[in-house]
Amino acid sequence: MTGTAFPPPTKAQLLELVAALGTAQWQDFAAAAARHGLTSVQAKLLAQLKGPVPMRGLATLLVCDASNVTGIVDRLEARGLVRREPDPGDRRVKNVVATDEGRETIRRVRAEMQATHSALDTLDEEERNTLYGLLERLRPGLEHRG
Amino acid sequence: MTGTAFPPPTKAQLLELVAALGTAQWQDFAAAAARHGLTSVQAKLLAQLKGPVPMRGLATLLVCDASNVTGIVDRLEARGLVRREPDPGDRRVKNVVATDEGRETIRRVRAEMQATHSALDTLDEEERNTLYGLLERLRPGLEHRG
DNA sequence: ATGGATGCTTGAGGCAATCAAGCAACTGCT
DNA sequence: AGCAGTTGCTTGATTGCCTCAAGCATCCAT
Repeated sequence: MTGTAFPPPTKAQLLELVAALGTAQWQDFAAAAARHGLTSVQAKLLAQLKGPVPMRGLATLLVCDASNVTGIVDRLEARGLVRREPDPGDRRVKNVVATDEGRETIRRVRAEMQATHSALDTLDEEERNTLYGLLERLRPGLEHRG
Repeated sequence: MTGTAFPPPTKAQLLELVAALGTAQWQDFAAAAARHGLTSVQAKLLAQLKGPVPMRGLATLLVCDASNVTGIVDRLEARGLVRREPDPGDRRVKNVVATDEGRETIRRVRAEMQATHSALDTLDEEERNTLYGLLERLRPGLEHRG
């Protein structure tokens, strides 16, 4: 019922489609971030801050060197979107937390991803559930790997 | 039958999942490219070269400034993966074509995206068809937008 | 043939990313 | 306690990416 059956797509075609949608969605995100004066990397870092996260944790989440995070957080902090707090349990650690303005900014960026939102709106409830289920199955293989 | 039905995922969750898989797949691609001494942007440009493409066309495909393409092609050309050819019909235009080595390199990069391949292998034929159909539906909304 | 587009490159400047090095602070061992 | 090794963060140097403004060559339309 979930509307396929026509051409049997090759694995290569599926891969290409996944790649195309991935970059399209990324560009939608980057454009929304840019409207708020953020680079896509800055926005992505901001998106990770549901609570306090140490610098090292951010480097792990963003899959990059810790020294890289220093600069990104520097620029976000200079704009008042983020704050560095000392960790009570370990004086080496600096925890990064989003300020109110930071939270509000990233909220807006997410809301303004119009292309992505309207694309998802073309699917009905059942289709979205199906898609979610399939993508859930793909996750463990793709996440944290070399 | 396509294995869902458990929790009704919110649209936000679906969006987050799409984003997570998109970046995971991108990092898989970047890692494979790095093993061949290419940056992800260089590999992405190389992946567009099924035939001769003018510099301007590459800028459009990569959604970036034309002056940016100059540098990327410079570096690829210095490695012999790409060649600039004069366009017979318009002397302003330079068409970029992949060399044999360039084609072979990008072929290998694609083949070495192990995480992505093995993730897709967890789906059976029918599930892949379903996924392909759903992603196909998402494409028009996401592709080339503001 | 002149004026306006179009295609590409150059130069300046900022962000992103990595590596090597360094300092501070924590941890474990004896 | 003390010392060694590890971990967390920053700095500096270098490279690539990216944009903008400017410039030159070529094409096209009048």
